[in-house]
Amino acid sequence: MVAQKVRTRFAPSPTGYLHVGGLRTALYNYLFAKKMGGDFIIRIEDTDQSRKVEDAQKNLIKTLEWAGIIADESPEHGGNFGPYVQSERLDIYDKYCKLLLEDHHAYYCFATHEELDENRQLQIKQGLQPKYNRKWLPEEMGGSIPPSVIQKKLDEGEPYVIRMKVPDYISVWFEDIIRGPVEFDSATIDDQVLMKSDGFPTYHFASVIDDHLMGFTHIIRGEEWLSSMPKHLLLYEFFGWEAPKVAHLPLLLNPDRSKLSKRQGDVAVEDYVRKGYSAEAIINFVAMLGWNEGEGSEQEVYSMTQLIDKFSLERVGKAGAVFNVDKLNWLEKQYIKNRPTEKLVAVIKPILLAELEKREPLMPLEMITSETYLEKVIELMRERVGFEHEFVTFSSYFFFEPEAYDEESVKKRWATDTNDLLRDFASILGSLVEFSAENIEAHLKEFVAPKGMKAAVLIHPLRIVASGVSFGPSLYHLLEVLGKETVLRRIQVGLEKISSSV
RNA sequence: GGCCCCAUCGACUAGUGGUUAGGUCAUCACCCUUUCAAGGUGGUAGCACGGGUUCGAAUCCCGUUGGGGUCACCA
Repeated sequence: MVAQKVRTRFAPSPTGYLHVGGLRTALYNYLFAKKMGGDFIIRIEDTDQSRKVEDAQKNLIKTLEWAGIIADESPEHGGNFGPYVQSERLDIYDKYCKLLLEDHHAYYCFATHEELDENRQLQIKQGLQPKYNRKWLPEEMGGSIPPSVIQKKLDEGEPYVIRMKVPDYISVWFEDIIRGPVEFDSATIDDQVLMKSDGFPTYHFASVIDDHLMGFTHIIRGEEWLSSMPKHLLLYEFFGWEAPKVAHLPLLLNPDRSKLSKRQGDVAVEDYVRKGYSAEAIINFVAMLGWNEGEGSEQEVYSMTQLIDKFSLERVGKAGAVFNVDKLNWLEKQYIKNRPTEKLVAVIKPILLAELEKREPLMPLEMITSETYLEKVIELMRERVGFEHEFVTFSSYFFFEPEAYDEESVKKRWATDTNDLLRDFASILGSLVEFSAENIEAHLKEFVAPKGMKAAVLIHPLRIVASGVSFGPSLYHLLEVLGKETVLRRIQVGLEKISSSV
C-alpha cells in the first residue's frame, strides 16, 4: 500500500488575534506536515456568526505567515479542497445532516433555551451531569415523539436544532498519538447539537465533515478538545468514514499554572510582535514548549528548517507548559547576537527614520543614517540589547543628544575637580588628528598618569556627558564612533548643564 | 460535582529498571572589566505522597493528593 500524503490543518475561528497557543498548534501541524513531506492547510471556522470579527481571518493568516508558517491551501490562497471558510460550505453540512437524519443517527429538537436551562439547573441540583433529556427523541429512534408531531412543528416553521443520537451503553475508544489509549463511556456523552437553529452547523459537526472531505490524515489540536473526541468519533462511525489519527497537545499555562490567559500577560502573538520579538525567536521558543528533540540533545536554538527536520509528534510531552518570558528574552538575544549585520541594518534603519520624524538630531543626518555608521553602532551594541529596536531606543545617544544626565551617576562620579579635568582633556581631544579608540585611550592614560589618578576618574564622567547614562559599550569606542565634533560638543554642553546642577 | 488528561530543580526539559538524576533559562558567587552587557568557572535547587512488583525503581502497577481540561444552539 502506498502511504497517503500527510495533510494537516490549523482551523482557527476568526474571533480576534492569534493566540500564542494557537501559534504553537499551527506550528506543530506545519512542522509535522513538512517533516512528512505533506501539506499544511488553514481552514476558517466561522460557524458562530455572532463572534465573527472583521479582518480576523486576514490577520490570523498574516501573522502565521510573519512567523514563517505558510499554508499550502487556505482561504487566501485557495486549493483543491475549498472553500476553506465554513460559512461558505453550508450546503455541504445540510447534505450530510440529512443523511444522518435518514439513518436515524440524528433528530430534530424543538426544545427552547428556557426549557434546556431549566432542565440543566434541575440536573445540577440533583447532582447529575447536565445532559439533554431526549424529550424530542422520535418514536422510531426509541423516543416518544410520533412523526406527525415533528412534521407538524416543521410545517409550522417552528425553530429547531438537530442533535446526534449517542448510542447507549457503548464505550468509545481511541488511540491518541501523544497520550495513548483513551476511553469514554457513551453515557457521559451528550446528544450534541449538530445544526443550530440559525442553520449553521456546530463546530463538532462542521469540523468532522470538513476534516474528512478535505482529506486530513492527522488532526493535531489543543487538549481542550480531548473530551469532545468521542462525539467526533461517533460521527465518523455514523458516516462510515475512517477517522484520521489524532494528537491532543498539552495546554500552554500562565506562571500560576492556570490555562494561559490575558490578565497574566500577553497572549496574542501580535503583542509580542509589537514588543519587538522576532519570528525566529518566537517560533523557536514556542516549539520548545512541549516538544524536544530527545536522545540527549542539548541544542536550544533551532531554525525552522531544523525544527522540520527533527520534529516528531511522539516527542511531544503530555503535561502543560508554562509560557516563560525569561527564556524567550534569552532566545531573542541569541538571535540578535548571531544575526548578520546587514540584516540588522535593514531592520534598524526604518526604526531610526521613524524616530527622526519625532526628534531632531544635532549630528549630521547623512552620517547617522549611513550604513557604515549603523554597522558601527550594531557592532558596539549587539551584545547589549534585548530587541532590535533597542539599537535606536536603548542607545539613542548614538543618534541624539542626551536630554538628561543620570542623576545618581553624576552624584557618584563627580568630584570637585571633575569639571576641570574634563575641560582640560577636551582640549587634548580637540587636538587629536586621529580620533580613534586606541589613540583616545592612549592620550587619556597619558593625561591621567602624571596626576597620579586612575583612568576611571575621567572615564565615567566622559561616558556620562557623552551618553547621559552610566552604562554602555567601551568608552573609547563609543567616543570614536560618535566622532570628535560630537564628543567635544557634548563635553561642552555637559559641563554647562552639570555644573549648574551640581 | 461527573468524565477525561497530567505530575523530574522556580521555569522549559533529558531520562523508558541499575545515572554522583543531565542540559537550558532564571538566580547566587567568582573571574574578565572603565560601566553595562557578552563570555568563562562554580554553586543553590528537583523525581508530589503512600503502597506494591523487583535483587534493584524517577522509570512498571494501584491508590492518595495536587493541577488542568471539559460538561453550550462558543469554538
